[in-house]
Amino acid sequence: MSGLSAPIETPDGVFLATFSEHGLRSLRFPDGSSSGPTPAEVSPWLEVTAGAVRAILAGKRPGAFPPIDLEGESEFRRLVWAELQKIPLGATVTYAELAERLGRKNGARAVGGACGANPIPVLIPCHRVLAQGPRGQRLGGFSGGLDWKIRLLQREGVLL
DNA sequence: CCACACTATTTAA
DNA sequence: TTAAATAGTGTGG
Repeated sequence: MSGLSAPIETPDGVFLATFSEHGLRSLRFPDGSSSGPTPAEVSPWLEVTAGAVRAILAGKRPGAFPPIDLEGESEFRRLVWAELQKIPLGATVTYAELAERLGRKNGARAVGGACGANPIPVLIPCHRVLAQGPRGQRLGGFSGGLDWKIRLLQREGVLL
């Protein structure tokens, strides 16, 4: 399997998307490098993916999503990510809430692990998951850097 | 076996 | 009252 990679240019930098023949496999935050060489072969889902990414970055609801390829991932993680995609724009949940929805009442930590392993940030909105503090919610962590988590939440109109 | 993007609970100060 | 230890969870190193 070769896997097609392609840059996605946005006002926030150049994201890098990787596709398999089944769908979007991964999405990486801008690493500072420029847009790079245009691949000879382009995935048919590139435009849809780019559109969705730009929409979310702008705090708008994406019109359409590309198919997503989660092959090779554990059951639990797929459940978590599926649940994440149900969270509407601008809404947030806590790790504990998510765990409970999956029937893992005490699995908040495991949920955190799944979020950290999320190969497709932004589209699978791991940034909308916050930690439960003694009083209200805390930010928690983010694999792409907390800056991104904050920026994404602010674009969606979420206050802390 | 240990370490985590967690948290409710318990035990000490 | 507030702070620190602990237990419970799924995965990966």
